Amino acid sequence: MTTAVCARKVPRGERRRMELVDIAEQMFLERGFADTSMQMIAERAGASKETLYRHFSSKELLFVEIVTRNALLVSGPDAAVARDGSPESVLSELGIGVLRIVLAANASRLFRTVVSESARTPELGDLFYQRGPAVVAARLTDYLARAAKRGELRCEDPQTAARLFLGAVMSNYHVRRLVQSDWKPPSEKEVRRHVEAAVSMFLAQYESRRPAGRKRLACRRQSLPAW
Amino acid sequence: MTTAVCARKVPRGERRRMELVDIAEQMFLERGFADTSMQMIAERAGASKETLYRHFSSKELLFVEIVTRNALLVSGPDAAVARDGSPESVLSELGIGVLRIVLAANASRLFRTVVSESARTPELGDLFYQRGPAVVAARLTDYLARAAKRGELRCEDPQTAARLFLGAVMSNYHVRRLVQSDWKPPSEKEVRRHVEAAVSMFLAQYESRRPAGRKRLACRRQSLPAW
DNA sequence: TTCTAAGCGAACCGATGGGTACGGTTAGCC
DNA sequence: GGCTAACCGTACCCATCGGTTCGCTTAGAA
Repeated sequence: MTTAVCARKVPRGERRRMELVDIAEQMFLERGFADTSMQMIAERAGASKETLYRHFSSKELLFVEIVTRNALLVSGPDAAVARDGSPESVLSELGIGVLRIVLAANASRLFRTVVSESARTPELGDLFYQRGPAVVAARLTDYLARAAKRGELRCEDPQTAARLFLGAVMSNYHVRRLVQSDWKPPSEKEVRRHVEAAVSMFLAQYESRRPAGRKRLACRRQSLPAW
Repeated sequence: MTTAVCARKVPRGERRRMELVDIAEQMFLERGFADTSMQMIAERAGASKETLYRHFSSKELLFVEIVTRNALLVSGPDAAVARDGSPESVLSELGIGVLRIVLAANASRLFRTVVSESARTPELGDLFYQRGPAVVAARLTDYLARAAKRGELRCEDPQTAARLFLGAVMSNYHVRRLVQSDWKPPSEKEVRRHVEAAVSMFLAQYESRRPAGRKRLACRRQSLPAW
């Protein structure tokens, strides 16, 4: 079976460690940090607490490892930015990607748990922010600066612009997801509609209409029949 | 002393109860819910746990009372909206007010604590959202609708518009405050500058240029001379 | 002054959970 | 086959905490 194949390369200890961290991640995301005991993790993994403690010196360290591993998830949808396409396409693609993640059950659970624990463990919150949201903001800022240099946008302060856009995209969805655990997140359709509105507002301010006046028109026109 | 004066009207039990809830609030905001034990609250109040439990049937109920009392704080800065001034003045006043609260130490601590506990007590998060953020959003939505009716703004979907604006105003400040406990919040100057940028972006999209002006075109035109 | 509700302190209960210790068991390498 | 390190199960230690009980004291109204 696969175990045999894996065993070829990965030593026993390493393998067990990975299994454990997987199980722990699953449970932390499911039930939060405080409500998941080491005993429960060990049980579900078919392990003993001692094994758990041999691999992770404390519950906190275990959680830190999981956060580190997952924070990047938030910075996932940056393919659009990397491609350096037109502002409209880049922004809507990025916006939809970000919003999707913010609304995803797992991500919001992780975020909630990080918030809970960052009071007790400040480095944790910092780590999360630096590896997650900050990365997205930085990449968007870079893109906006490049687009401005190319003359596609007119913005003197790309950092502020990026913050405005990301804020508008997340709007109160983020908060609701965080606080109202039984809130029914918007449909994919609504998400697209919201992001479109955000993009439209952003471009109304920052797009340089120089290159060709019709660009806007096209964009507008296109959104019209859609809804 | 004041005690004598107070005693005149407020019966002993009621007085003690208020003292207790004040102390508890202070401690919950300082150290969070989980890290504050009933014993500690009683001690700092110079009370016994029994007295505490005579007034509040459980720790959770005590916290709920405190959240209820504080959530309205978030909806405080709506005087601007009530006055029905020009969009620009209303938006910037509201924006600054909201952002100030979001950045305030106490409010962000409360929010963090609510997030932590809302996993265990869903009604709590709901309560907070309904009495806090939702109120602000609703009031702004109403204002935008009125302004649109007056012809000052052109927006067909005031709810989305309100969300976009509030999101842009809070941007990532909210999240950072929540997660990076040692983050140094921006200066008053930066706050004003950010809100100004948000207002400008919002108006670029939603301000009605001229009565005759057709939708998008007019709006685009307007942003040109601005920068 | 007297009577009662409110309050105090301290001990107590039951449960939970992080972390450790130990004796027996398995996997994997030589 | 034999050796070692990782592993399992269980029991255990210790601390905390929510919540209760009880005997005694105090405040304040009649």
